[in-house]
Amino acid sequence: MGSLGSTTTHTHDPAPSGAWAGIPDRLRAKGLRWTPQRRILLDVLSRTDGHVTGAELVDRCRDLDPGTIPSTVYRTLGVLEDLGVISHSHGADGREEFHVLPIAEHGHLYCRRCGAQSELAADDQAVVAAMNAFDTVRGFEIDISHLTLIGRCATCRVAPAGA
Amino acid sequence: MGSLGSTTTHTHDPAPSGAWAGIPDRLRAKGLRWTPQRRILLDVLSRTDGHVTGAELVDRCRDLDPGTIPSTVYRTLGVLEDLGVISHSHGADGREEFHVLPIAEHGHLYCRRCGAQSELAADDQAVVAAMNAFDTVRGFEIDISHLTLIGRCATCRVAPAGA
DNA sequence: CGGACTATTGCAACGACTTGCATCTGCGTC
DNA sequence: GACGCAGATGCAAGTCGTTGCAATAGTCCG
Repeated sequence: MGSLGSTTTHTHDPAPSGAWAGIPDRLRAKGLRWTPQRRILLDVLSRTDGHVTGAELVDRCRDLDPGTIPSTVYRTLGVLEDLGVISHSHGADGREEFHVLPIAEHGHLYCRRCGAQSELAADDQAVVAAMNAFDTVRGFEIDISHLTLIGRCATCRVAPAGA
Repeated sequence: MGSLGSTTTHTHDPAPSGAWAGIPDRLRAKGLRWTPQRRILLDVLSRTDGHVTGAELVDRCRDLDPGTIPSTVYRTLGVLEDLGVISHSHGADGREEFHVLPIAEHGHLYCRRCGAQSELAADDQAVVAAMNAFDTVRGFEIDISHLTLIGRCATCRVAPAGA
């Protein structure tokens, strides 16, 4: 998934490309600390490109360090979210889902009948219309990356009704 | 909280007005059963008018029957949701929140800064606009009762920025 | 009314996440 | 290089929910 691993000169890339590099200093600048545990989580996140659940991140960290403790991971995720490095939302089942921010912010759409799932880009026509509506009507700014819509997709709406 | 309690003739209303009355039969019609545990949960639900979390329902059931088991409550809630008697969504923290359907379907708006929380009626202007947008653009029908929007409210948007 | 069929229950273990607390360790400082 | 403060960690206990399974008990049928 990331750029590490097998292909060529396994450069061991602990402070990956771009954005990730400055994080230790950003933490220190806020009086926070750069620890081995955080390095591992960042390492995992840096090679993650879609969404991940908290449990999944814990697992992947354990691959790198079997001694990884869940509470540490979850707490660090909170810190990183404050830093603006990641964001989280809740899936259709209410479980946490994390997003790495270099990736465009987006929401999710779940069909409660067929379970289909799709992403909602920030510039999706419907999303823009919805955001504008809430902005205009109530002055509310919707956080897209935390947006999860449940309902019925086009296909299931034409399908014969029933349970 | 419901219609019972203090005001006038405390009618003790175990099979409350209208909708609730037919549930035992509706269950049986589907080959399901009417059990004491279900009666208790329905009793609790019938006098609930806003939202409740699963844990809260378990607690209230325990008030009526200290022997109430959580898994039974959660399973029954699932059955009732299939029946269309209630619906559930996930709050800002991802926890389950149940709604009694005789009450108008609605969504929720949470401000991530001040924590303010408000309801979104199905005929709210912004909601209607958003639903239309998703319907038109993607043919998707949003389930309002499962809609939870996170973002920043008007007040917090004008407030000085910061953490 | 008695019998059988199967939906439900109760229980226990599990998964995801949170929280309190004592201990430890980054990191700026001297 | 040693010192000390406050942030982090590890651990254990706790909460909310889910799931598998054997035992129980509604319902329908004759």
